[in-house]
Amino acid sequence: MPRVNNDLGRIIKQQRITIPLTLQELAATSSVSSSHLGRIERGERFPSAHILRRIAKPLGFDEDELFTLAGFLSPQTSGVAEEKSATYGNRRLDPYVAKVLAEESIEIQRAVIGILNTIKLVAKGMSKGNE
Amino acid sequence: MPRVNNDLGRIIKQQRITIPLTLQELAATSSVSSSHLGRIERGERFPSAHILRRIAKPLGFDEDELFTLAGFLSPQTSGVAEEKSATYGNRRLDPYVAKVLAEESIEIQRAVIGILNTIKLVAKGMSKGNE
DNA sequence: ATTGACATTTGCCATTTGGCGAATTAGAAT
DNA sequence: ATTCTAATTCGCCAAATGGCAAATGTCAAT
Repeated sequence: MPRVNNDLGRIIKQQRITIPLTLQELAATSSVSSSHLGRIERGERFPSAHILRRIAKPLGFDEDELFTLAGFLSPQTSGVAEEKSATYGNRRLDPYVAKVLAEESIEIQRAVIGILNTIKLVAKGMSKGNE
Repeated sequence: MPRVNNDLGRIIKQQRITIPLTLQELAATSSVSSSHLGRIERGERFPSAHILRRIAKPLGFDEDELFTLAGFLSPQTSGVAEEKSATYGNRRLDPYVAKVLAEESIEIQRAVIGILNTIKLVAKGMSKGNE
């Protein structure tokens, strides 16, 4: 049995105990077998993202909260869920561009992206030839 | 060869091509083997959270963004481009399209629209000649 | 102490993940 | 077409995941 330093398991168990729930009850509400849950709590198994997602709400965690605790998300990323209006990453999508594109079907929209990619590919080839 | 509906793989590949990167280059910067990355892209494997996390930044995704796309987080939890694009007129702007385009400068975005208009003009002329 | 009812842990196994190296395919440059 | 090179896919394998059922542990109430 991997003797790794196990924070996640202790946190999960702590939360389960304080609710309080038994492993079987948590298993019932989360659709994860109690044996697997037990092994996760004592650090013998590491939960996949699917499993984490299933047990988050029954334990009263926000999804991103558990993911952060599991080390899947870095702390700063989560808990924001705000502003987000038109910014993707740092850049913005020009409102006029958005409006015009939105009038096309999804297929056309995707095709446009395809064309853009092709152009960039060609451009790359040209710059490669220059070096 | 699971014939599952594979959005994630296509999105990842699309993003990789757009950057552009080869599988091997992405493998180098993400520390995930190229063969595994390839299988993920064509839906033969499903990436674990660890893998997803490793490839997020090299691909220019926010961590929670990729997790949401993978179905590990529900859309509302994270700050991803999701139906935040709402409706322009009656139609919607595909979130993925919006995201890709937003990574380009405003000039490029406008140029893309220009190309689209040109194509539509050409198409119109062709159909006119047929009638 | 013994029984009974639950809760937890363990043994075992099927399935999946992910890496390495070989084979195949795709692109360039003759 | 041919050859050379880089990129992708395939075959195989070790390790990990997660479920089921049996074993073990815990704790009341006899």
